[in-house]
Amino acid sequence: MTESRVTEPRHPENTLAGTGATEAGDNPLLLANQICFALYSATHAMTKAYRPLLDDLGVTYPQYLVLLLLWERDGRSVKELGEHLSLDSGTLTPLLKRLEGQGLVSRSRDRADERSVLIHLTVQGKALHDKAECLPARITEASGCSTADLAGLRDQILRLRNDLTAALRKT
Amino acid sequence: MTESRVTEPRHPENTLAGTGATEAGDNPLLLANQICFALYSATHAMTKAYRPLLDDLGVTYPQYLVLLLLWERDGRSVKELGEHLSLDSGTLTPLLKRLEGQGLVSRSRDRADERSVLIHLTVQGKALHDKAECLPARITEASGCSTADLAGLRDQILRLRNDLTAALRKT
DNA sequence: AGATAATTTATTGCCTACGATTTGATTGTG
DNA sequence: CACAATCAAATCGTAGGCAATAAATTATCT
Repeated sequence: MTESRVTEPRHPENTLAGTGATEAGDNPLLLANQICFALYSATHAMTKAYRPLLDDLGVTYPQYLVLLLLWERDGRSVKELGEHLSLDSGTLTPLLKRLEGQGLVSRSRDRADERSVLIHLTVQGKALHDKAECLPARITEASGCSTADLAGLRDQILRLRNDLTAALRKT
Repeated sequence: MTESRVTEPRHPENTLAGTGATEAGDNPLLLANQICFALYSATHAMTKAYRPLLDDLGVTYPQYLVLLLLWERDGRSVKELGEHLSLDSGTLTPLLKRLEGQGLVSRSRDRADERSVLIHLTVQGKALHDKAECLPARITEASGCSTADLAGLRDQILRLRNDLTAALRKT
């Protein structure tokens, strides 16, 4: 690597710097101007930040989200997990089977309603809770933001999500 | 639908309402408290909002992002597209082949550097730009927010992404 | 009660996403 | 010139994600 300095930015920053508010700042079709892309790429960055931490736990990011719910309250149905995560059974069923294969959860029919499948943490699944406790702090640290700032941003993002979901329901 | 009223909330809102700032508001492992989940679910809601609009164009969401980049500047390499979208060739190659199969782009080796594959819009690919022009406005409308609010939120999210990416680079 | 309609649940098939490896082209060095 | 190192795409295996479909339960009607 002799002169890889001025070649090209490794990762185009998509900041609004440059151009001094020419036409570019107004063009709604510009990738950098779209909030959908901001969410899309921030989610990817977040997933990447979590990956090495989750590798230690031996689970993927969506699997971690399921475990978070079960640590809050055990013995939920597939349906209920799907409502909280906005995922349907087509996504959850294979995911839960993998968690079952790792010995972290058990899947069993609800005897009161044979249509439902109930998910319970195993002893190992419960034990993983302790190892996961530090993750949010690690991510907050990596973000370089205060917890208050992150909480504010989180609430704005959730509000946007709720508005979008509500608008979709009306359609 | 006789008495399906008080059964259960259709979509748990993950707002911070309830509990009146008991222990729950502080527990960093609570799903609702995690900004990663806010991003994750907002991205999904956004994708869902775009889907019917993109169905009219006949493309998926990531395909749309690629087209946005090409509409800004045509004839980019796979590598360059991947840098902007944080995607590698393993994702882009099949995606671009599908776009090629739909007659929206062409793929050809760069004659100056045969390692690179250049992606060019076809006539139809360029024509699609006009039909896509209205999409961002439709989404803004659905979000119920002002463009200024959305721009502010977008910049905060991009800042978070940049901080996370920078932190990852150091590791 | 028995038959049919409506709702809900879980499973299939296709696309996106990523890590790891492979192949071919280019650049750097002795 | 030859060799090694580097780089870009493509390929393969695994996993997440969603639309459409199939299976099962519940509700309704005669």
